[in-house]
Parts: sequence; C-alpha cells; structure tokens
Amino acid sequence: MNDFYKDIYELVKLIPNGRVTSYGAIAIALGKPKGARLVGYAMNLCDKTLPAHRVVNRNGWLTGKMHFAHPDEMAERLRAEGIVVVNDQIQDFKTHFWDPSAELGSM
DNA sequence: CTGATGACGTGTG
DNA sequence: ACACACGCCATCA
Repeated sequence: MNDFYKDIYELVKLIPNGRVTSYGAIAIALGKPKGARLVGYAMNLCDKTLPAHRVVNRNGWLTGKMHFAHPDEMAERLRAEGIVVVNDQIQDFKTHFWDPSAELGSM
C-alpha cells in the first residue's frame, strides 16, 4: 500500500455527507492530475468501509456501481444522503460536487 | 520484461 | 457540441 493509495482513502473517507466528488478531482488533490485512473483502481482495491459511492466520474455517472457488492447500493446510498440519482447519473452533480483540493487547502 | 486493461480526463476533428 | 483517439500510472496476464 503506497502512501498514494492511503492518501486517496483518507481523502475519500473525509468526504462530507451528501457531497460527491470525481476521480480526477481526487487525483489532482493528490498531485496527480492524470492519476484519475489510479484513483478508480484504488477504489477497486478498497473495502466497502470506504464511501466510494461518493466518488463518480467527471460526468457524474455512477460508473463504478457495478463493482459494488450490490450495484444498486451505490445509487441507494447516494439517494439516502440526499443525492438524486437517475439513470445511474447524479442530478445537480455540480451542486453536490465537493472539491477535495479546496478542503485540503483549508486544512 | 512486454503487452493489454481500467471505477478517467483532456484534446483534436 | 458530439464523436473518436490518445495519454497517464499502476496492476494483471
């Protein structure tokens, strides 16, 4: 486990409830603007303890829902947090978007 | 070690 | 604006 993945986990863990972010945003926050794929890969290795359901692609689509124990769980979890998910897509993604780099800057 | 793939993103046509 | 192609970095075969 490299610090890179650990950092990803830490960042995803501190995503506020009812907020979502993108792989690219996390990658950028970690200093790897092109590491979006690595973030997704890290999610694949991640435990269900990690709120990976709050992490979606740039389009706001639940691209990784199929990788969950129960694909619908991702949308259900987001919906439970107040996120509107339709057709595997987050509505008002920009409104619910959470910028990790901004939070890291505040911290 | 080389080739291919992936929960992505950006650039060009 | 939409469609196609390439790049990135790490892991798997």
